[in-house]
Amino acid sequence: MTDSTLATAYDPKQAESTWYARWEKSGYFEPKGDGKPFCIVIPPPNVTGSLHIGHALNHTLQDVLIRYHRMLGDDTLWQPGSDHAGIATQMVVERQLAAEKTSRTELGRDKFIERVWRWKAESGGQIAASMRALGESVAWKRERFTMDEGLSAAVRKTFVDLYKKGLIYRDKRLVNWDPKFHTAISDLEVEQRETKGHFWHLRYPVEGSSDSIVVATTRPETMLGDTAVAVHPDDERYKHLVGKHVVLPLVGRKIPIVADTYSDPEKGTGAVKITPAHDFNDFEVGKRHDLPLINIFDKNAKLNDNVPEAYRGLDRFVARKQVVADLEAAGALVKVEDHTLQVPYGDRSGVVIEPWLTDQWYLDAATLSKPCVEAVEAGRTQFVPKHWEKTYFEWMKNIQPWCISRQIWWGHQIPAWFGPDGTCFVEETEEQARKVAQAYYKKDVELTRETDVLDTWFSSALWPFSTLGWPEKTPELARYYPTSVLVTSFDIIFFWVARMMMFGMHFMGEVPFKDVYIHALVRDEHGNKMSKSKGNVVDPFEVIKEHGTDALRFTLIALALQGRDIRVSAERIGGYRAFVNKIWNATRFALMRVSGTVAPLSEVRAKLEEPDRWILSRLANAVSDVRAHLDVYKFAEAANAMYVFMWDELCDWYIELVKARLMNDDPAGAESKRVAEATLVYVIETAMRLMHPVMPYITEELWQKLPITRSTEFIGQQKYPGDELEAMRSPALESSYALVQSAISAIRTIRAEKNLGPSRPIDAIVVAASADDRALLEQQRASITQLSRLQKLDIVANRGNAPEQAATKVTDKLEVIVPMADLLDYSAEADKLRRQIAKTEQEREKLTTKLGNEAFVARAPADVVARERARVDELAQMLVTLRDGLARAEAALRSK
RNA sequence: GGGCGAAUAGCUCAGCGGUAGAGCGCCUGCUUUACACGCAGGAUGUCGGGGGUUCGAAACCCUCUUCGCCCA
Repeated sequence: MTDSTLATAYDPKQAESTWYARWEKSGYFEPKGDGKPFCIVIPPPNVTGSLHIGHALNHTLQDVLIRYHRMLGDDTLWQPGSDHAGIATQMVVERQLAAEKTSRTELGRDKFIERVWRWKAESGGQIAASMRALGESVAWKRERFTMDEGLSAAVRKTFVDLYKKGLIYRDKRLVNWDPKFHTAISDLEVEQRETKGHFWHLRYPVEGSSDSIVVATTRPETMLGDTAVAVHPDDERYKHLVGKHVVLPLVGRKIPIVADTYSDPEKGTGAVKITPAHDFNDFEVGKRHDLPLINIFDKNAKLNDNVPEAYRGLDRFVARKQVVADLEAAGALVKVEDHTLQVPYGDRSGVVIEPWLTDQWYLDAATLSKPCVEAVEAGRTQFVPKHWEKTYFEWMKNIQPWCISRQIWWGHQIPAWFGPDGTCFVEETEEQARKVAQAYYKKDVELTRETDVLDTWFSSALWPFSTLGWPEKTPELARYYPTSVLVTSFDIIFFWVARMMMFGMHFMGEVPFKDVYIHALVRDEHGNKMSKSKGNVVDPFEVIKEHGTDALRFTLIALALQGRDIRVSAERIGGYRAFVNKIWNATRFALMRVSGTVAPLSEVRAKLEEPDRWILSRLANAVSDVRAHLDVYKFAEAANAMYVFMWDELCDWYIELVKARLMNDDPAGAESKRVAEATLVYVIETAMRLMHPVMPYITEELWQKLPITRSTEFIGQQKYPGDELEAMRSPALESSYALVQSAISAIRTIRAEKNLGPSRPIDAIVVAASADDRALLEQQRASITQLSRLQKLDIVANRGNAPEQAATKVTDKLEVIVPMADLLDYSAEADKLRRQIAKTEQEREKLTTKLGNEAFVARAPADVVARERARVDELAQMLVTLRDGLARAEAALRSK
């Protein structure tokens, strides 16, 4: 069936609006069949967010793998979903409440949670819609959310289990307190920012003497909570003061001078004030010397009643100014130095984090991490690229207890109940807790549930098995766990990869994924991290609007080189959009030229002509390249192989080669035409399948238009091209084509250099010294004549009586002569030849020296030496030809 | 302070032991009836500096310089 109605340019909108809904409705994204299981769980995006270009990359990589494996015949499951993003979500809804002049506390916990669910229902669909726009073939019927009942049950079970094993415990320690959100956050959620500050030198008088000691601090307001001064035990300056006391200015408290190696004699004055309740290092010092902890802040980081009345209720930064002023007035401020320091900020709240003493729930990460280190060492999980395992080991081997409790409402409420005396009962249900409590107290008592919720990452860490139904022993769990590969970017190795490993190893006894593919971060064209504040964000959906989904996907894949950040610019995407259009037009050409039914390749196999066999050989090569690259996550290389095949080989050579056959209406050429049609359609059909994982829309659109018999409804259900092409490889034919191509290029170069327009009829003489080469060229006479647009072609052994007035081009194996009666500038011709002679001589010189080196001949592999020898001969032949040409040019010049 | 990575054409980057590559940009010429989102041709590189290993180094090793990023 002829379809010559295709537009001259590809319109992505049209294809994109049709196919996705049909794919999804057909259910082919869902896992099925008895193929090898291949499973990827999507890193659940944050439900408050929208997908940015980094997600687009991350998701496209996964979709390429999933579509590829589905077409290989694997039983693929790509598990979609999102996480509940405790703090971020609560923040969004609280902001809404504030706009309505109400608040979370006014609403109460239950009403508030209800409100969050309502918000989720309204806006949670945005991510799914974006994923559909990107063409992602996820198993929508299995979509999960970390707050779903099933996943919540998994959270409760893991929590109880870990608690009973002593791997989760309650502890009063310093935490990173976020004074804006009033919750603890984990180390990973704290961002250290380099900040210009000061070193304040404060003089503390030694009790009962005129002596004093000067301490240096970056946070003078915390002196109100000092409980010691520490000096290094070996520091001669202070040895006599150890064991004495100082009187804390402004407060009047008597505090000891202790010797502790934490104090660095080189830093500041060598004496350091110790505030155990407000600094992580000081806390440790305090433990060693049994110092009291004086908490001076409330949950807002305002000073509390443990400080002198004058400072109570002051914000920490106001207090700093006040304390410094008062110390100065009291003569206790010695000096102020400029100092650059690291200040901790909450990554979500953006406020300075305060180390604060609270009761929190901790996970014994050190114990859980051990088998995870071993699993990676044993290669049961492999990082790609491999070097990321260093980062993983670094983190896992120095892991700190993980603070898993959060003082917010949106999240999994910790399943712990307290009795009247504070005894804690951790059970999966209140009922069970009540039972246990009853047995403990021997009577009914009032239980109060822990109000804290769990860190969002706690539930995310269960994702690879909770989404498969755990703790139920589902068939899916048995079939797809461990998952095949996790695709993520390096910034999440600690947050997520490590934690999934810990829970996977602990609860499943096996790693959660066999491979971890770490991809690059997407940056802007100048290499800057994208951020809203910088205004350099590339919105994937703007790109899709302008260039289409396939252009965006292909760009991301083509740039996805292992181990490097990628820079995306509108220009670059535009370039690949041209490629998408090229594919469209190549197919458009085929559809315009083929008539009626097209024979399957198998029917014409015996009648294939050289160009047909050549493109099929190149196709076989492209297919095995793409597959080899995809198998080892070399996405950019796979994309490049597609690009080169489609553009440089299919469009630039093959289509040009068969044009004459396709347009020939002479009955004598009918068979040749039929074979060309069959080959062209076969190649395009195979190429569509080859490229479908990267560019799902255009390949589907075009595949549906091809004059073929379709055995499945969609291209994505077809088999990926593979071994069936191997038999079509023909290295001999490929190398003979290289010679043909070099002849054609040489003639085209002459055309271009001599300003002979592309359509002007010319003759050419091709001189080939080798009889074999001449035979090859003779065989491809039609191709050469056609692609160089020749009137007449002579293939000869030596230049003989070729016209003197001619433009020539000498290549490795050939001399190409285009007779030109009058147009030749002999002076320029001679210059050109001299330059080529010089270059050729230089190369020969280098090779002669190399071959003259006995060590080279003796030690280099024989084939390398043979190759170099052959090359020297070739160069010698070229020089003869070139010098001949030069002599003729010079003679012509003289005779003028 | 510890770790990881990068430096190759104007730009963005491949190549990672055997004659320096791609895309974009640039220059020249083309309404060659699939495509100007195109066709043909062309120019452009002491492969960051220095040392070493090797018959042979852009590639491997050492060192220096400069730039990123992560962790303290």
